[in-house]
Amino acid sequence: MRGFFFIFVPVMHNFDLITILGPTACGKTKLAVALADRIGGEILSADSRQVYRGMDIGTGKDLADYRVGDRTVPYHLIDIAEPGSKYNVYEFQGDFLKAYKDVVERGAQPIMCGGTGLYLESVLRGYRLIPVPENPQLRKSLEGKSLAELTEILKGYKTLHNTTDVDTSKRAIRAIEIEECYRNTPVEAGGFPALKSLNIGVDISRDMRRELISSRLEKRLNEGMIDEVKGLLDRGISADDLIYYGLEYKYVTLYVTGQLEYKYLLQELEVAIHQFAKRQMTWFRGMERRGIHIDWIPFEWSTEDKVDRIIELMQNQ
RNA sequence: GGUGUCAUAGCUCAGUUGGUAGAGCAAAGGACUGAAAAUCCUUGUGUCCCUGGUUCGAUUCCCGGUGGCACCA
Repeated sequence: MRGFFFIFVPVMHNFDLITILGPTACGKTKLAVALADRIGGEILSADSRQVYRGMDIGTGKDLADYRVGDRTVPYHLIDIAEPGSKYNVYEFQGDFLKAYKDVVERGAQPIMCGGTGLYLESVLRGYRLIPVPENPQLRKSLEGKSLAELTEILKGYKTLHNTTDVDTSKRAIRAIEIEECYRNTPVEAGGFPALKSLNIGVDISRDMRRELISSRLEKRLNEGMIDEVKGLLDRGISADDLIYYGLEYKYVTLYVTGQLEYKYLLQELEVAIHQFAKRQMTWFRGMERRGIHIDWIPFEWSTEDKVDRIIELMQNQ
């Protein structure tokens, strides 16, 4: 493997990171792998569902895609959590930084690739996420309070954008614990390094995106997605957890547990994935508004042309 | 062929005692800092099938067409 290093084209640039993003089914992974292969890179995945082991078909892991000839492009942050567990941005940021440092130490080019807007942005804008240990005193003072009361308390700390923070008392208490910790932690603490990143987006039209999503879904169903979900359920992962994971896992679980007829499975799941892709695009536009520059490359271009363009952009700045 | 019935948003349908219309879903836009493939917010969308008649005014009533469905032959 070492013998292949001489074929890498040295690209002089001053970016700490190359980021490849785009909505689901736009071919991010393929592009990232081709780029990594060309410039000696390693891939840092930013995908909130591919972190889970055993969730392969539904998350589109396609680990075979990391193969180029007889070489495998190294990838990180995939298969690092147990299915059923609750991986989150905080853990992601920590895991990302650790993997990032390793890649740099190895003298390779870090390439972040993924479609989870929150995770991408936590790196690109360096969210300040601090470790929050349990606060027994606070927990004691919140003991016995109703969910409504806890919700009111949390509202005193921040505006609530979603209801999942206060799904259960347990979650509400944890959220308050986190906010309380921020309040008592000096601003300087817990920073994330500012990384200069070249951000590449794959620009795919709505119609094309829909077409690819639909054909890919059919393929996944034929490739054993239903068995994958059955297997996860057999391993004791709760249906509720799988439903919370969304999309493929949600709808296939509903089908397998008899809550959804097969004829509606494809129909409803397809709609849900289209809606998800739309939400991803909303996030990316929001990122641009928040000051993150993205160079969009047409989906229609060949992978080689896309890689050429990225290298050109790397050298131009 | 006869009789009845239906025809309204991209889809499924509601409604207008005659004053040109809504709901759900879909779609589009947005929010998002510890489960984010989650969660939540906002917004439209129309020759009311086509002729003609009655009427100040018809998507609504009447005649006739066209198409779907049901029953009878």
